[in-house]
Amino acid sequence: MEPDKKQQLVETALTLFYRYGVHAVGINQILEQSAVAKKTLYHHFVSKDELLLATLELRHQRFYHWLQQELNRNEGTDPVDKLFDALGAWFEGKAEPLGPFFGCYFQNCAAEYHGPDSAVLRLCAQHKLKVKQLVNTHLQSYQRPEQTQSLLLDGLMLLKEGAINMALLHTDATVAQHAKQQARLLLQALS
Amino acid sequence: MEPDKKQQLVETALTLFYRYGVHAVGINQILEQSAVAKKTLYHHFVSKDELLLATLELRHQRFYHWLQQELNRNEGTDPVDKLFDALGAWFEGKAEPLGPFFGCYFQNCAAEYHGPDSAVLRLCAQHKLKVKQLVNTHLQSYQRPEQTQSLLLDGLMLLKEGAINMALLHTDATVAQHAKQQARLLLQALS
DNA sequence: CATAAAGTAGACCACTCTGTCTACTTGCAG
DNA sequence: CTGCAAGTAGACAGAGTGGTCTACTTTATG
Repeated sequence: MEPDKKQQLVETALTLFYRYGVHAVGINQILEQSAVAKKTLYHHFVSKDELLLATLELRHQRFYHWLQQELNRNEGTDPVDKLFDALGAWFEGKAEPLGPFFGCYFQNCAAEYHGPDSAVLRLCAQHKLKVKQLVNTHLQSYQRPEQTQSLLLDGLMLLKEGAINMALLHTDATVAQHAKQQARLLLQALS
Repeated sequence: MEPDKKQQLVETALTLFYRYGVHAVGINQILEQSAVAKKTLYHHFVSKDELLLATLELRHQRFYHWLQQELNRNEGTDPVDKLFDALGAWFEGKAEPLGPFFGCYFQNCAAEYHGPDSAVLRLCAQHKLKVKQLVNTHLQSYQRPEQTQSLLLDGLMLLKEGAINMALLHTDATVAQHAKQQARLLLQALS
């Protein structure tokens, strides 16, 4: 049995979807680039939509573990610094497991599939929630009352989302530094 | 001469593109819904891409003037309040000239057309810049030193972008209130 | 050794896509 | 009245779409 044809399909699909958008990429293009037969694809996935869902899952794993690592490095340093420095590296394409930066894959997919009860949208929301929880655990070091921490967390998430989207639109990686500066101000207000 | 077939094309195209995404909507669908002949479309626009650019321009005008009005109302009140209350109304679909909320049209288009030198991306960046400048003029009332105001403006833009995207992903209009709260904290830190 | 699962290539289906083109109609301006 | 610009309907082209299917090969395992 060929090794993980399935995984390779998801891999190429993710790369192409992320770079060009989902509707802009055809099944045949994915098949060509992964050197996989059409029948094999439809053996593993019932439709293009399901393949899309698989790419979202893969991207979530990648992103989550990457961020986890970034936040776990340098025990001592401020988690806020680590968060926005990580984002900065991502914007510059220096976050290896994430590849070149084309905005948030989940936001991009949500832009194409924002129907009323879209499975895509649900997965995207789930991803954002899990990332939020991950960041939250790293804020414990601040030793703030729960309510304050929750307020801080909300602010960080807003700044993070804002930064990602501004980085894409203006192709400007320095917004991560600006966002960090804003986060510092927020910390100051909450101290 | 039929009245503004051209404008009607842009109108329907904007509605459909915004709701379903650009690649997901075909020329024929636009033609049907606007009751316009194909030849007429290609008389006014050389391609679907140019039609897309026209929709971006139209949306920019609409959005800019809507925000301008929102910020000019109630002379006395805090511009920050006005900004995020306006966003909240938009998220709830209560901003009439903008129609139902499906995220930021420019972000959505950027998600589909983020190629290296995309005209779409350029227009989107321009739009965001003009909106930023508009907000900036309304911050004069705070009477802060220039540098402080610039910092405040950056923060507001990040919060705004973040709020828009979170509102789409979580279909939750209350994020506007959360963003407003964060903006208040920012103001506090800068006072 | 046989069976079943997973793979191959690629023809094929019914559609849709953007864009072109012919042939004809309408309304205004010189 | 004429001529032109803008409009109509819709056939057509050529490529591409997602998805199904037949017929064959490989590979691991009971």
